[in-house]
Amino acid sequence: MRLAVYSRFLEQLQEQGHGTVSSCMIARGTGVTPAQVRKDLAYFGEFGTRGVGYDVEALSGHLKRILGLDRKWPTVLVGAGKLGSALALYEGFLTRGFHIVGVFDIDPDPVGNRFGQLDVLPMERLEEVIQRYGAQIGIITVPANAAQEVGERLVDAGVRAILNFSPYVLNLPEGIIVRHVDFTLHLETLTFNLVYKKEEFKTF
Amino acid sequence: MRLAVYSRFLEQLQEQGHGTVSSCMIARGTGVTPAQVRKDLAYFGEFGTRGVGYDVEALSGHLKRILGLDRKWPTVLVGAGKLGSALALYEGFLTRGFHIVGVFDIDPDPVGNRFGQLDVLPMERLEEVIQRYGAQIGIITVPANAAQEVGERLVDAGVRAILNFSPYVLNLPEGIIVRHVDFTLHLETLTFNLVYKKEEFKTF
DNA sequence: CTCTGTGAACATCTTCACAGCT
DNA sequence: AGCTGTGAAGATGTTCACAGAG
Repeated sequence: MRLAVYSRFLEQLQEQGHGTVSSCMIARGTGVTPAQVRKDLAYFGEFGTRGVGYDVEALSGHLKRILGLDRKWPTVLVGAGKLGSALALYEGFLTRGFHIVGVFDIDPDPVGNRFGQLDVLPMERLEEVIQRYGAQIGIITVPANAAQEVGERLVDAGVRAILNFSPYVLNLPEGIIVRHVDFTLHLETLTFNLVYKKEEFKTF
Repeated sequence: MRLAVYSRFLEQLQEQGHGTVSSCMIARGTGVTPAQVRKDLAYFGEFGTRGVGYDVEALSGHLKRILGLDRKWPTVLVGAGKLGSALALYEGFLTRGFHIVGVFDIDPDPVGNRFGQLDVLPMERLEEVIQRYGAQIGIITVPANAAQEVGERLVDAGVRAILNFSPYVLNLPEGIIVRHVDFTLHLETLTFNLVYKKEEFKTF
Protein backbone atom coordinates (compact mmCIF):
# COMPACT_ATOMS: atom_id res chain seq x y z
CA MET A 1 0.00 0.00 0.00
CA ARG A 2 2.71 2.46 0.94
CA LEU A 3 4.59 1.74 -2.28
CA ALA A 4 1.53 2.85 -4.22
CA VAL A 5 1.39 6.05 -2.16
CA TYR A 6 5.05 6.76 -2.82
CA SER A 7 4.50 6.11 -6.50
CA ARG A 8 1.77 8.69 -6.73
CA PHE A 9 3.80 11.23 -4.75
CA LEU A 10 6.74 10.69 -7.09
CA GLU A 11 4.51 11.41 -10.07
CA GLN A 12 3.51 14.69 -8.46
CA LEU A 13 7.18 15.59 -7.99
CA GLN A 14 7.91 14.66 -11.60
CA GLU A 15 5.21 17.02 -12.84
CA GLN A 16 6.66 19.78 -10.68
CA GLY A 17 10.06 19.14 -12.22
CA HIS A 18 12.02 17.95 -9.19
CA GLY A 19 15.23 16.12 -10.10
CA THR A 20 16.03 14.40 -6.83
CA VAL A 21 14.20 13.75 -3.59
CA SER A 22 15.22 12.66 -0.10
CA SER A 23 13.54 10.08 2.10
CA CYS A 24 12.57 12.93 4.42
CA MET A 25 10.69 14.72 1.66
CA ILE A 26 8.87 11.56 0.63
CA ALA A 27 8.06 10.96 4.27
CA ARG A 28 6.56 14.40 4.76
CA GLY A 29 4.56 14.13 1.55
CA THR A 30 3.07 10.74 2.33
CA GLY A 31 2.67 10.72 6.09
CA VAL A 32 5.22 8.09 7.11
CA THR A 33 8.65 8.23 8.78
CA PRO A 34 11.86 8.71 6.78
CA ALA A 35 13.33 5.43 8.07
CA GLN A 36 10.23 3.63 6.90
CA VAL A 37 10.57 5.07 3.43
CA ARG A 38 14.20 3.96 3.19
CA LYS A 39 13.47 0.47 4.47
CA ASP A 40 10.60 0.06 2.06
CA LEU A 41 12.62 1.16 -0.94
CA ALA A 42 15.82 -0.65 0.03
CA TYR A 43 13.85 -3.89 0.18
CA PHE A 44 13.60 -3.90 -3.61
CA GLY A 45 17.11 -2.68 -4.43
CA GLU A 46 19.49 0.22 -3.94
CA PHE A 47 17.68 3.02 -5.73
CA GLY A 48 19.28 6.00 -3.98
CA THR A 49 22.75 7.48 -3.81
CA ARG A 50 24.16 8.28 -0.37
CA GLY A 51 24.60 11.91 0.38
CA VAL A 52 22.25 12.88 -2.44
CA GLY A 53 18.91 11.12 -2.34
CA TYR A 54 16.81 9.44 -5.01
CA ASP A 55 16.52 10.41 -8.65
CA VAL A 56 12.83 11.21 -9.02
CA GLU A 57 12.37 9.86 -12.51
CA ALA A 58 14.35 6.67 -11.96
CA LEU A 59 12.65 5.92 -8.66
CA SER A 60 9.23 6.60 -10.13
CA GLY A 61 9.99 4.14 -12.90
CA HIS A 62 11.22 1.50 -10.46
CA LEU A 63 8.12 1.84 -8.31
CA LYS A 64 5.84 1.53 -11.30
CA ARG A 65 7.59 -1.62 -12.42
CA ILE A 66 7.45 -3.06 -8.89
CA LEU A 67 3.74 -2.29 -8.67
CA GLY A 68 3.13 -3.77 -12.11
CA LEU A 69 2.08 -0.41 -13.55
CA ASP A 70 4.40 -0.65 -16.55
CA ARG A 71 1.72 -2.57 -18.39
CA LYS A 72 -1.98 -2.31 -19.18
CA TRP A 73 -4.42 -4.24 -17.01
CA PRO A 74 -7.69 -5.12 -18.70
CA THR A 75 -10.36 -4.99 -15.99
CA VAL A 76 -14.03 -5.89 -15.84
CA LEU A 77 -16.61 -4.19 -13.65
CA VAL A 78 -19.76 -5.96 -12.49
CA GLY A 79 -22.64 -3.91 -11.15
CA ALA A 80 -23.74 -0.80 -13.05
CA GLY A 81 -25.47 0.97 -10.18
CA LYS A 82 -24.55 4.38 -8.85
CA LEU A 83 -21.19 3.28 -7.51
CA GLY A 84 -20.36 1.16 -10.53
CA SER A 85 -21.00 4.03 -12.87
CA ALA A 86 -18.91 6.38 -10.75
CA LEU A 87 -16.02 3.93 -10.93
CA ALA A 88 -16.44 3.15 -14.62
CA LEU A 89 -16.15 6.84 -15.43
CA TYR A 90 -13.27 7.54 -13.05
CA GLU A 91 -10.31 8.74 -15.15
CA GLY A 92 -7.87 7.91 -12.37
CA PHE A 93 -8.02 4.25 -13.35
CA LEU A 94 -7.07 4.81 -16.96
CA THR A 95 -4.06 6.96 -16.20
CA ARG A 96 -2.62 4.22 -14.00
CA GLY A 97 -3.07 1.48 -16.58
CA PHE A 98 -6.42 0.03 -15.60
CA HIS A 99 -8.56 -0.35 -18.73
CA ILE A 100 -12.15 -1.22 -18.09
CA VAL A 101 -13.02 -3.53 -20.96
CA GLY A 102 -16.54 -4.37 -19.87
CA VAL A 103 -19.28 -3.17 -17.51
CA PHE A 104 -21.94 -5.76 -16.63
CA ASP A 105 -25.27 -5.86 -14.87
CA ILE A 106 -28.06 -8.39 -14.35
CA ASP A 107 -30.73 -5.77 -14.22
CA PRO A 108 -31.72 -5.17 -17.86
CA ASP A 109 -32.50 -1.56 -17.01
CA PRO A 110 -29.04 -0.05 -17.19
CA VAL A 111 -27.96 -2.51 -19.90
CA GLY A 112 -27.51 -0.55 -23.07
CA ASN A 113 -26.71 2.65 -21.21
CA ARG A 114 -23.41 4.06 -22.27
CA PHE A 115 -20.78 4.76 -19.64
CA GLY A 116 -18.28 6.95 -21.44
CA GLN A 117 -17.23 4.80 -24.36
CA LEU A 118 -18.60 1.60 -22.87
CA ASP A 119 -21.95 -0.11 -23.16
CA VAL A 120 -23.33 -1.89 -20.15
CA LEU A 121 -23.47 -5.53 -21.13
CA PRO A 122 -25.73 -8.32 -19.87
CA MET A 123 -24.21 -10.86 -17.47
CA GLU A 124 -24.38 -13.59 -20.10
CA ARG A 125 -21.45 -12.04 -21.93
CA LEU A 126 -19.21 -11.85 -18.83
CA GLU A 127 -17.12 -14.94 -19.53
CA GLU A 128 -16.75 -14.14 -23.20
CA VAL A 129 -15.40 -10.64 -22.56
CA ILE A 130 -13.05 -11.73 -19.78
CA GLN A 131 -11.53 -14.34 -22.03
CA ARG A 132 -11.34 -12.16 -25.10
CA TYR A 133 -9.37 -9.44 -23.29
CA GLY A 134 -7.55 -11.74 -20.88
CA ALA A 135 -8.85 -9.68 -17.96
CA GLN A 136 -7.21 -10.72 -14.70
CA ILE A 137 -8.83 -8.04 -12.54
CA GLY A 138 -12.48 -7.74 -11.59
CA ILE A 139 -14.31 -5.02 -9.69
CA ILE A 140 -17.53 -5.96 -7.89
CA THR A 141 -20.14 -3.28 -7.17
CA VAL A 142 -23.26 -5.42 -6.85
CA PRO A 143 -25.48 -5.79 -3.74
CA ALA A 144 -24.34 -8.15 -0.98
CA ASN A 145 -26.65 -11.00 -1.98
CA ALA A 146 -25.19 -11.24 -5.50
CA ALA A 147 -21.54 -10.73 -4.62
CA GLN A 148 -20.53 -14.33 -3.91
CA GLU A 149 -22.00 -15.66 -7.15
CA VAL A 150 -20.40 -12.88 -9.18
CA GLY A 151 -17.06 -13.55 -7.49
CA GLU A 152 -17.22 -17.22 -8.38
CA ARG A 153 -18.10 -16.52 -11.99
CA LEU A 154 -15.22 -14.06 -12.28
CA VAL A 155 -12.76 -16.59 -10.89
CA ASP A 156 -14.08 -19.40 -13.10
CA ALA A 157 -13.68 -17.19 -16.16
CA GLY A 158 -10.04 -16.48 -15.35
CA VAL A 159 -9.97 -13.43 -13.09
CA ARG A 160 -7.26 -13.69 -10.43
CA ALA A 161 -7.65 -10.48 -8.45
CA ILE A 162 -10.85 -8.84 -7.19
CA LEU A 163 -11.64 -5.45 -5.76
CA ASN A 164 -14.86 -5.98 -3.83
CA PHE A 165 -17.04 -2.97 -3.01
CA SER A 166 -20.04 -4.97 -1.85
CA PRO A 167 -20.72 -5.29 1.87
CA TYR A 168 -20.08 -9.04 1.78
CA VAL A 169 -16.97 -11.01 2.73
CA LEU A 170 -16.16 -13.09 -0.35
CA ASN A 171 -15.22 -16.72 0.08
CA LEU A 172 -12.98 -17.62 -2.85
CA PRO A 173 -10.27 -20.21 -3.53
CA GLU A 174 -6.71 -19.79 -2.17
CA GLY A 175 -4.54 -17.85 -4.53
CA ILE A 176 -7.22 -15.41 -5.61
CA ILE A 177 -6.30 -11.96 -4.38
CA VAL A 178 -9.24 -10.08 -2.87
CA ARG A 179 -9.34 -6.55 -1.50
CA HIS A 180 -12.48 -5.58 0.33
CA VAL A 181 -13.44 -1.90 0.30
CA ASP A 182 -16.41 -1.33 2.53
CA PHE A 183 -17.46 2.25 3.20
CA THR A 184 -19.51 1.65 6.31
CA LEU A 185 -16.65 -0.38 7.78
CA HIS A 186 -14.37 2.59 7.31
CA LEU A 187 -16.90 4.93 8.88
CA GLU A 188 -17.20 2.56 11.81
CA THR A 189 -13.48 2.72 12.49
CA LEU A 190 -13.93 6.47 12.60
CA THR A 191 -16.72 6.32 15.17
CA PHE A 192 -14.78 3.76 17.17
CA ASN A 193 -11.85 6.13 17.33
CA LEU A 194 -14.10 9.08 18.15
CA VAL A 195 -15.68 7.20 21.05
CA TYR A 196 -12.44 5.84 22.50
CA LYS A 197 -10.47 9.01 22.01
CA LYS A 198 -11.22 10.63 25.34
CA GLU A 199 -11.64 7.46 27.30
CA GLU A 200 -9.32 4.92 28.85
CA PHE A 201 -7.55 3.78 25.69
CA LYS A 202 -4.74 6.20 24.94
CA THR A 203 -3.46 3.81 22.26
CA PHE A 204 -5.79 5.10 19.61
CA MET B 1 -11.60 -2.77 11.42
CA ARG B 2 -12.12 -6.41 12.38
CA LEU B 3 -14.59 -5.41 15.09
CA ALA B 4 -16.72 -3.74 12.44
CA VAL B 5 -16.59 -6.90 10.35
CA TYR B 6 -17.64 -9.04 13.31
CA SER B 7 -20.44 -6.60 14.03
CA ARG B 8 -21.88 -6.95 10.56
CA PHE B 9 -21.55 -10.73 10.62
CA LEU B 10 -23.37 -10.82 13.94
CA GLU B 11 -26.23 -8.83 12.45
CA GLN B 12 -26.50 -11.41 9.68
CA LEU B 13 -26.69 -14.19 12.26
CA GLN B 14 -29.33 -12.27 14.19
CA GLU B 15 -31.51 -12.02 11.10
CA GLN B 16 -31.12 -15.72 10.54
CA GLY B 17 -32.24 -16.36 14.09
CA HIS B 18 -29.09 -17.90 15.58
CA GLY B 19 -29.04 -17.84 19.38
CA THR B 20 -25.38 -18.47 20.05
CA VAL B 21 -22.20 -18.49 18.01
CA SER B 22 -18.68 -19.82 18.56
CA SER B 23 -15.40 -18.07 17.79
CA CYS B 24 -14.84 -20.68 15.05
CA MET B 25 -18.06 -19.73 13.29
CA ILE B 26 -17.26 -16.04 13.47
CA ALA B 27 -13.79 -16.83 12.17
CA ARG B 28 -15.09 -18.75 9.19
CA GLY B 29 -17.64 -16.08 8.37
CA THR B 30 -15.20 -13.21 8.51
CA GLY B 31 -11.95 -14.68 7.26
CA VAL B 32 -9.80 -14.57 10.40
CA THR B 33 -8.56 -17.22 12.86
CA PRO B 34 -10.61 -18.34 15.87
CA ALA B 35 -7.87 -17.31 18.30
CA GLN B 36 -7.85 -13.86 16.79
CA VAL B 37 -11.59 -13.52 17.26
CA ARG B 38 -11.34 -14.51 20.91
CA LYS B 39 -8.43 -12.16 21.60
CA ASP B 40 -10.20 -9.28 19.92
CA LEU B 41 -13.41 -9.79 21.87
CA ALA B 42 -11.75 -10.59 25.21
CA TYR B 43 -9.90 -7.28 25.02
CA PHE B 44 -13.17 -5.45 25.72
CA GLY B 45 -14.61 -7.79 28.33
CA GLU B 46 -15.74 -11.37 28.89
CA PHE B 47 -18.65 -11.62 26.51
CA GLY B 48 -18.73 -15.40 26.05
CA THR B 49 -19.47 -18.38 28.25
CA ARG B 50 -16.98 -21.25 28.22
CA GLY B 51 -18.18 -24.43 26.66
CA VAL B 52 -21.04 -22.62 24.94
CA GLY B 53 -19.93 -19.61 22.92
CA TYR B 54 -21.29 -16.12 22.59
CA ASP B 55 -24.90 -15.02 22.78
CA VAL B 56 -25.51 -13.51 19.36
CA GLU B 57 -27.80 -10.71 20.44
CA ALA B 58 -25.76 -9.70 23.47
CA LEU B 59 -22.48 -9.75 21.57
CA SER B 60 -23.97 -7.80 18.69
CA GLY B 61 -25.12 -5.16 21.16
CA HIS B 62 -21.73 -5.01 22.83
CA LEU B 63 -19.94 -4.59 19.52
CA LYS B 64 -22.27 -1.82 18.45
CA ARG B 65 -21.67 0.04 21.66
CA ILE B 66 -17.91 -0.44 21.35
CA LEU B 67 -17.98 0.85 17.78
CA GLY B 68 -20.15 3.78 18.77
CA LEU B 69 -23.09 2.57 16.68
CA ASP B 70 -25.61 2.90 19.49
CA ARG B 71 -26.10 6.53 18.53
CA LYS B 72 -26.78 8.62 15.44
CA TRP B 73 -23.84 10.29 13.72
CA PRO B 74 -24.71 13.42 11.75
CA THR B 75 -22.38 13.48 8.75
CA VAL B 76 -21.65 15.97 5.99
CA LEU B 77 -20.55 15.07 2.48
CA VAL B 78 -18.54 17.48 0.32
CA GLY B 79 -18.35 16.87 -3.41
CA ALA B 80 -21.53 16.07 -5.32
CA GLY B 81 -19.93 14.37 -8.30
CA LYS B 82 -20.58 10.81 -9.41
CA LEU B 83 -18.99 9.26 -6.36
CA GLY B 84 -20.49 11.74 -3.95
CA SER B 85 -23.98 11.08 -5.25
CA ALA B 86 -23.44 7.33 -5.06
CA LEU B 87 -22.44 7.67 -1.41
CA ALA B 88 -25.19 10.15 -0.54
CA LEU B 89 -27.79 7.68 -1.78
CA TYR B 90 -26.21 4.61 -0.21
CA GLU B 91 -28.73 3.17 2.26
CA GLY B 92 -26.02 1.22 4.05
CA PHE B 93 -24.96 4.38 5.86
CA LEU B 94 -28.38 5.12 7.29
CA THR B 95 -28.93 1.64 8.68
CA ARG B 96 -25.69 1.88 10.64
CA GLY B 97 -26.47 5.26 12.14
CA PHE B 98 -24.78 7.62 9.71
CA HIS B 99 -27.18 10.42 8.83
CA ILE B 100 -26.05 12.63 6.01
CA VAL B 101 -27.29 16.07 7.03
CA GLY B 102 -25.79 18.00 4.14
CA VAL B 103 -24.30 17.49 0.67
CA PHE B 104 -22.12 20.33 -0.61
CA ASP B 105 -20.44 21.33 -3.86
CA ILE B 106 -18.58 24.38 -5.18
CA ASP B 107 -19.74 23.84 -8.71
CA PRO B 108 -23.13 25.55 -8.92
CA ASP B 109 -24.23 22.97 -11.47
CA PRO B 110 -25.29 20.15 -9.17
CA VAL B 111 -26.37 22.61 -6.47
CA GLY B 112 -30.11 22.43 -6.20
CA ASN B 113 -30.22 18.83 -7.45
CA ARG B 114 -31.97 16.60 -5.02
CA PHE B 115 -30.19 13.50 -3.76
CA GLY B 116 -32.93 11.45 -2.20
CA GLN B 117 -34.36 13.80 0.40
CA LEU B 118 -31.38 16.14 0.34
CA ASP B 119 -30.64 19.26 -1.66
CA VAL B 120 -27.09 19.87 -2.75
CA LEU B 121 -26.03 23.02 -0.95
CA PRO B 122 -23.44 25.64 -1.89
CA MET B 123 -20.13 25.58 -0.02
CA GLU B 124 -20.96 28.84 1.75
CA ARG B 125 -23.42 27.02 3.96
CA LEU B 126 -20.96 24.32 5.05
CA GLU B 127 -20.02 25.79 8.42
CA GLU B 128 -23.60 26.70 9.26
CA VAL B 129 -24.91 23.18 8.64
CA ILE B 130 -22.04 21.47 10.49
CA GLN B 131 -22.68 23.61 13.53
CA ARG B 132 -26.44 23.32 13.42
CA TYR B 133 -26.36 19.50 13.41
CA GLY B 134 -23.16 19.13 15.43
CA ALA B 135 -21.70 16.96 12.68
CA GLN B 136 -18.43 15.38 13.76
CA ILE B 137 -17.89 13.30 10.63
CA GLY B 138 -17.10 14.55 7.13
CA ILE B 139 -16.82 12.67 3.86
CA ILE B 140 -14.68 14.20 1.12
CA THR B 141 -15.34 13.30 -2.52
CA VAL B 142 -13.86 16.32 -4.26
CA PRO B 143 -10.93 16.31 -6.74
CA ALA B 144 -7.37 16.18 -5.38
CA ASN B 145 -6.69 19.89 -5.78
CA ALA B 146 -9.63 20.91 -3.57
CA ALA B 147 -9.27 18.23 -0.90
CA GLN B 148 -6.84 19.99 1.43
CA GLU B 149 -8.87 23.18 1.58
CA VAL B 150 -12.11 21.28 2.17
CA GLY B 151 -10.42 19.25 4.91
CA GLU B 152 -9.29 22.39 6.69
CA ARG B 153 -12.72 23.99 6.48
CA LEU B 154 -14.35 20.86 7.87
CA VAL B 155 -11.94 20.78 10.80
CA ASP B 156 -12.34 24.49 11.51
CA ALA B 157 -16.10 24.07 11.57
CA GLY B 158 -15.91 21.30 14.16
CA VAL B 159 -15.55 18.03 12.26
CA ARG B 160 -13.25 15.60 14.07
CA ALA B 161 -13.17 12.59 11.76
CA ILE B 162 -12.83 12.49 7.98
CA LEU B 163 -13.32 9.80 5.39
CA ASN B 164 -11.29 10.98 2.41
CA PHE B 165 -12.06 9.57 -1.04
CA SER B 166 -9.91 12.03 -2.96
CA PRO B 167 -6.54 10.92 -4.29
CA TYR B 168 -4.71 13.35 -2.01
CA VAL B 169 -2.98 12.71 1.33
CA LEU B 170 -4.57 15.18 3.74
CA ASN B 171 -2.39 17.14 6.10
CA LEU B 172 -4.51 17.94 9.15
CA PRO B 173 -3.85 18.72 12.82
CA GLU B 174 -3.03 15.96 15.33
CA GLY B 175 -6.11 14.50 16.86
CA ILE B 176 -8.21 14.63 13.71
CA ILE B 177 -8.98 11.09 12.61
CA VAL B 178 -8.54 10.57 8.88
CA ARG B 179 -9.19 7.45 6.81
CA HIS B 180 -8.01 7.55 3.24
CA VAL B 181 -9.90 5.41 0.74
CA ASP B 182 -8.18 5.51 -2.61
CA PHE B 183 -9.44 3.16 -5.30
CA THR B 184 -6.40 3.20 -7.55
CA LEU B 185 -4.19 2.53 -4.52
CA HIS B 186 -6.21 -0.58 -3.83
CA LEU B 187 -6.00 -1.69 -7.44
CA GLU B 188 -2.26 -1.19 -7.33
CA THR B 189 -1.89 -3.53 -4.38
CA LEU B 190 -3.74 -6.06 -6.52
CA THR B 191 -1.37 -5.71 -9.46
CA PHE B 192 1.61 -5.78 -7.10
CA ASN B 193 0.40 -9.07 -5.72
CA LEU B 194 -0.35 -10.42 -9.18
CA VAL B 195 3.16 -9.60 -10.36
CA TYR B 196 4.98 -10.96 -7.30
CA LYS B 197 2.84 -14.03 -6.91
CA LYS B 198 4.86 -16.40 -9.03
CA GLU B 199 8.21 -14.82 -8.38
CA GLU B 200 10.75 -14.90 -5.59
CA PHE B 201 8.57 -13.48 -2.82
CA LYS B 202 6.57 -16.28 -1.29
CA THR B 203 5.50 -13.96 1.51
CA PHE B 204 2.65 -12.47 -0.43
C1' DC C 1 -16.26 -33.05 25.74
C1' DT C 2 -16.81 -28.10 24.02
C1' DC C 3 -15.54 -23.67 23.83
C1' DT C 4 -13.74 -19.35 26.08
C1' DG C 5 -9.95 -16.53 28.01
C1' DT C 6 -5.09 -15.88 28.28
C1' DG C 7 -0.04 -16.07 29.14
C1' DA C 8 3.83 -17.36 26.50
C1' DA C 9 5.99 -18.09 22.05
C1' DC C 10 6.34 -16.60 17.66
C1' DA C 11 6.14 -13.50 13.74
C1' DT C 12 5.91 -9.18 11.69
C1' DC C 13 6.39 -4.38 11.47
C1' DT C 14 8.64 0.02 12.88
C1' DT C 15 12.13 2.91 14.68
C1' DC C 16 16.81 3.89 16.06
C1' DA C 17 21.38 4.83 15.34
C1' DC C 18 25.26 4.66 12.85
C1' DA C 19 28.56 2.97 9.22
C1' DG C 20 29.69 4.24 4.65
C1' DC C 21 29.26 6.69 0.30
C1' DT C 22 29.18 11.37 -2.16
C1' DA D 1 28.15 18.10 5.80
C1' DG D 2 24.08 15.36 3.88
C1' DC D 3 21.70 11.28 2.96
C1' DT D 4 21.18 6.27 2.07
C1' DG D 5 21.27 1.40 3.56
C1' DT D 6 21.02 -1.68 7.37
C1' DG D 7 21.71 -4.48 11.64
C1' DA D 8 19.92 -4.26 16.20
C1' DA D 9 16.42 -2.92 19.33
C1' DG D 10 11.88 -2.02 20.25
C1' DA D 11 6.89 -2.29 19.51
C1' DT D 12 2.99 -4.38 17.88
C1' DG D 13 0.26 -8.06 16.17
C1' DT D 14 -0.82 -13.09 15.71
C1' DT D 15 -0.89 -17.85 16.87
C1' DC D 16 -0.35 -21.68 20.11
C1' DA D 17 -1.66 -24.44 23.65
C1' DC D 18 -3.77 -25.18 27.70
C1' DA D 19 -6.19 -24.07 32.15
C1' DG D 20 -10.78 -23.55 33.59
C1' DA D 21 -15.81 -23.01 33.18
C1' DG D 22 -20.12 -25.16 31.67
